[in-house]
Amino acid sequence: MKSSLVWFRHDLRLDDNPALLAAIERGESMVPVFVWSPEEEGKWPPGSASRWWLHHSLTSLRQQLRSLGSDLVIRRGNTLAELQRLGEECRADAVFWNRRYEPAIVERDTALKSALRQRGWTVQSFNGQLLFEPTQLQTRGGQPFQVFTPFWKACLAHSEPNEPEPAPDRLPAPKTWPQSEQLEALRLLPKIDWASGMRAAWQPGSEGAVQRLQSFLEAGLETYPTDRDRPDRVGVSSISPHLHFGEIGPRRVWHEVKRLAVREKRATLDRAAESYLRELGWREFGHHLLYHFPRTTDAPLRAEFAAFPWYDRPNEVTAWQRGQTGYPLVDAGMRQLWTTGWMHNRVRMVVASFLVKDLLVPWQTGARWFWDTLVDADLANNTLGWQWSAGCGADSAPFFRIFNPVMQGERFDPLGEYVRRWVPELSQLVVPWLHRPWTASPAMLAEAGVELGKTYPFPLVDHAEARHRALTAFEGLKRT
DNA sequence: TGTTTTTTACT
DNA sequence: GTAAAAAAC
Repeated sequence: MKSSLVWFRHDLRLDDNPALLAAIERGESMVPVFVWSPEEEGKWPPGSASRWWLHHSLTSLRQQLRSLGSDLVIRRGNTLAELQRLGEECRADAVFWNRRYEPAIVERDTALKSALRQRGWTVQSFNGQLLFEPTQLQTRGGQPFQVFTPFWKACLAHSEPNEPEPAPDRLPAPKTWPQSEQLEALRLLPKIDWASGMRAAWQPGSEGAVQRLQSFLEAGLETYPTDRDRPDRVGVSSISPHLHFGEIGPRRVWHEVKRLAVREKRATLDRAAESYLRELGWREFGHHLLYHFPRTTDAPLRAEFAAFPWYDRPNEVTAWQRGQTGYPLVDAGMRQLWTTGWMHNRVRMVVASFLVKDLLVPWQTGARWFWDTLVDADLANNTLGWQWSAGCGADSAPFFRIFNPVMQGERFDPLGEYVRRWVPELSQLVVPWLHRPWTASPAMLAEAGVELGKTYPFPLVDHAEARHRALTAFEGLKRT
């Protein structure tokens, strides 16, 4: 009896999984496999936080497969070689997978597909990660969209993505299982245990994903349009890492949100659903852009920015990474990132603006740090976000749009609860001085136990001066 | 999903 | 003199 392989990648779930269903429908035994091959991911192999997540997500997937009478075979090394070897070992001549859209992965998968087909394999890939394929949507001129609003209108005008298929209730296992690596042998977990904050914050795996979405739909969706900007509240769904690893698919999110809105028939909920799905649209936009403009992971989409006078400022970058810039909201965000592997999106925009515009550090430096530290590090979203912040990407914030970290703190963390949580050395200060401690009187600082330059740094730069410096640099770019 | 400065409207 | 709106960056 011939067997089929299901090659799991960024689709670590059993529901809404077209590759898995295709393998089952082939009517023969099926072998689920995961291949650890970071060297095939070009300049962007998974970072430290992603590896931590992946370890636990694979544990969860393996457990779910076992509960349905199957298992997960883990291999490492060259993917083509491993799949072929596995094919010989379990007499498989077919492999199914769900597509990824990162440049190095597309290139690898394309080569792999033709190599296996040449050897007589049945090879088929599916869309499990997006609402629409990047080739499905284009402007009237036949070009990829580069502006979000018309892109999203085109998505909404398109026929809806299919309802997701439920997970199968049993999986046809092979008579004998091929050899598998121990998950521990992949060494995805950190050598020194820095992950306690992550364990406390997350439950990797599709069960955690579904729980997060359910509790958001029950308790958070209605207030999403305003609370999504409040890092001091639980105003967002926090499903980004689950979406990245495909523990839940965007089609399921889309349909569950719509179903709830239709069932409840309330205008506020309709608006909230629209607002939330729009963010799913940004994720979609990022993936489509990366597919069409693969070099943007490292180079600005707008070519004139190649001449921008960035500076590498190692000491200032280190201060930024450690949450020691002297701007409380920036530092709170960077410490939340370091501790939990995640940062609220409003704060991501603020810290990115600070690095790129106040410090004039190249956006790629920030993108690298996020790549290593975020549990939701996603090449498409990370690239879009950093190019947006730097003003050099598609539909970007204009370069002169510079966030004022104090004002952002006062507006979006009005009571200072977010800053107090992540920058405890300032916790005795009251707003508005909490957001700008250098303007507090010596008596007030002493009262709060704050000694600037000792217990908390002076501002790394003066924001007003830094803003002018950035605008001047941008003027120079416009003239050339 | 920006901030700052200038202009305008109104008291 | 103040605040809202508009313009500029």
